[in-house]
Amino acid sequence: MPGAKLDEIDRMILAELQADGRMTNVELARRVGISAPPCLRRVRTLEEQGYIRGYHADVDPRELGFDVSVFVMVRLVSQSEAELSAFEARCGGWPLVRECHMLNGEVDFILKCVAPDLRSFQSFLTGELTAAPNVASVKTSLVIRNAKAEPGVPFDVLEARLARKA
Amino acid sequence: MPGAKLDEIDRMILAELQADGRMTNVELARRVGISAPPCLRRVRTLEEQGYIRGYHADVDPRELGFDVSVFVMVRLVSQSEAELSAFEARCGGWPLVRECHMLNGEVDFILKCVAPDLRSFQSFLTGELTAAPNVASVKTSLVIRNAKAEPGVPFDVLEARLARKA
DNA sequence: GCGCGTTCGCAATATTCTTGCGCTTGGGGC
DNA sequence: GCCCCAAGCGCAAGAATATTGCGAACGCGC
Repeated sequence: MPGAKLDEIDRMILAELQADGRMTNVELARRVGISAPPCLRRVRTLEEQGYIRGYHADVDPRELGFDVSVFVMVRLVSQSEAELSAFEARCGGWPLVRECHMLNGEVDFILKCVAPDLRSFQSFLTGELTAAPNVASVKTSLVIRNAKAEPGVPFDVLEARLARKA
Repeated sequence: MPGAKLDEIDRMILAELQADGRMTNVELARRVGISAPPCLRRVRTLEEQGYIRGYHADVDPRELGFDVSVFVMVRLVSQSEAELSAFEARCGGWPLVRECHMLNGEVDFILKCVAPDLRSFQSFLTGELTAAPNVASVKTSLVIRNAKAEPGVPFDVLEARLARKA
């Protein structure tokens, strides 16, 4: 199913909606060079086929008082599937954990966390994360600044043709 | 300016728009319990004041043929501001690099990358990244799977009151 | 050469967005 | 305690947008 067939217009639509997810359909149609109705139909199709997973407002964590971002490298004691899932589930319940990726190599998980300040992060760290069962070791790195953030710099859909599909 | 005053309704708006950025204003107003016009005015204010940085379609990289995600830890030779900026600028020019965060500690940068397959990632790695000036060492970790992704699991705006502001 | 399916654009209707306006509510100052 | 002011709400109307149905053009295979 994935990577069926996207023409140039579909790719432009994805790029535009990635840059501005609230763009009006009329404006979108104008930019990709077709009229509104077929444009809307294409968008619906892209949504149904899973190319577009959803739309989200990009809320600034700092404005809400989340001033620190931290990457956390976690090693577990056991890497059995049950334990891996258990850890993921635990992450799902921690509001400070915004992303949770399972990795290969020596580190089992990398987490991206946010917190109002260092103190509350450290309290989370010692009170929750390192205290959780099966956690062997934890290494943290404060984010000083970020040059490229996810939503602001959408990955280049127009280059996606380079990614050949079966 | 940050963290001025958000009431309960503002927080609900942020939470709803984070979950579904294309929600109609009428629907949004219904959910937060006010009528459409004041709801739209609140949204506009939140945008102007920077609480909402933008809206973005969440495009599935896999559907587009980007099957591998990789975290890359980068150390530089020199950490002078000029060199740091130069590296950030270089990252900005690499389409495979979707995020670039400067860290404290031994590692200078962590990058989140996507690629169509391992081969093209490794070609990027050896041909571009490690070949770039001032790059001392590079360590990569493949993402096996992710339990919590950024847009799917918005951080909990309703808990944001815990983040006290000046 | 001729259907056949796909996708387009046009037109019409339904829904939403957007602005102006009057009203209620809550909080000082006197 | 009373008045006044500011902030925020809802209502209503006009403008813009979304959405559906339909006929026409294009490309493809037979």
